[in-house]
Amino acid sequence: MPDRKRNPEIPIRTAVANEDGIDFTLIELFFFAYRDFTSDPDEMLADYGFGRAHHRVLHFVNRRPGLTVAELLEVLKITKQSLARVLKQLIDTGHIVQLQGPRDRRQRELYPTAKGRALALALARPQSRRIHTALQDAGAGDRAFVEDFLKAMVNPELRTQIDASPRNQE
Amino acid sequence: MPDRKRNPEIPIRTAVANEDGIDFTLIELFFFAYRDFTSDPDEMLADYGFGRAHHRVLHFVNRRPGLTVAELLEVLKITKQSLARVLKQLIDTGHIVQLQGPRDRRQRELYPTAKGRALALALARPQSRRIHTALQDAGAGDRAFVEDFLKAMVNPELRTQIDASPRNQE
DNA sequence: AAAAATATGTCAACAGTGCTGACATATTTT
DNA sequence: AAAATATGTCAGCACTGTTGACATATTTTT
Repeated sequence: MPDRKRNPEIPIRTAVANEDGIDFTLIELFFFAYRDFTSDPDEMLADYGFGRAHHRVLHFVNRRPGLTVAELLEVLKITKQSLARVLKQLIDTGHIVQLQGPRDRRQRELYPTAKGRALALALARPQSRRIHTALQDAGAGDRAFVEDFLKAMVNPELRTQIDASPRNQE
Repeated sequence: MPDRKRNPEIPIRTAVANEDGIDFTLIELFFFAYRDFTSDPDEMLADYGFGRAHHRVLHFVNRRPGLTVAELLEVLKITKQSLARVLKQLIDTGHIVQLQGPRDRRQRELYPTAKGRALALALARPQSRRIHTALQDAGAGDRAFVEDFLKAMVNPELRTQIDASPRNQE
């Protein structure tokens, strides 16, 4: 065994590549892919003084108009204090409006305005284009498989939420 | 047209679903999938007082042992000031060691220690398991297509970097 | 009707990770 | 000898997440 007193830190010079059958290639690709996937809207958001968090809120309010604050927190898995900052900005800038819940007046239903809808579409456009191009560039295989794969990557208990969004069926 | 004086913010009540042929379903799934994909290591890292940034550094140092600080910055696309904080912690905790570059003594080659290798493997394990399970659960389609798709999602000019990592060929 | 629970909002402090700008040191290149 | 390069470091800032505490309005329970 190595002399830890003299060589407390022995450098490992071999690259990790398949130990224990771990798929480092896909792990790494997922990181690169997601980073570039978010880079397009990130740049656009900077012009508005918004960040990625604003994008997420805007996205889900457009996908599920009328969802309550509590529902939005549940989908995003963040705290209300985190949401408050970005939601306030989106309301102040006229991208989102709040309506008092019809049944329960404590609730605040969130809706996009025309401005908010337009921004959501503008942000999604380059992302959708990237996905579409990638599907074409990738070899044999179809969009349905990617959808199934990504859905299977999500924690089972959250897959119900996914189905709460309107389908993209054609 | 609406009276903007009285109704400055008209809520849109229809969900966005396919406007302009935008694939909101995959956009949304990519968000959920990546969030859950990173959640397993995130929890483990908390025990070490580390964050996601530490994971990335550890991953690439294990994938490309001996890479220099400049190369690491290039792969991660962050500034040296951002890297400095997390790299210092990984070195101080004995997960990574620096060796003076053999040709250029200004350079610092980064290597994982046995401890660093072990942690990298431990962090990758649940991620790889999730990918593997998802591939099985997803319908007809194979791993190669997912790899091709993810690679095609990455900015073209960065695909060279990807090939710098050892392949996962079996 | 009063009490408890719920939905939301807000204030304050803090952590992690990114940024820019400025400057220092060692080493290599010109 | 001078300039360029690789790395390190200090300081301050932004964004987005956290916890804890407390306030208000409304609904539900007792």
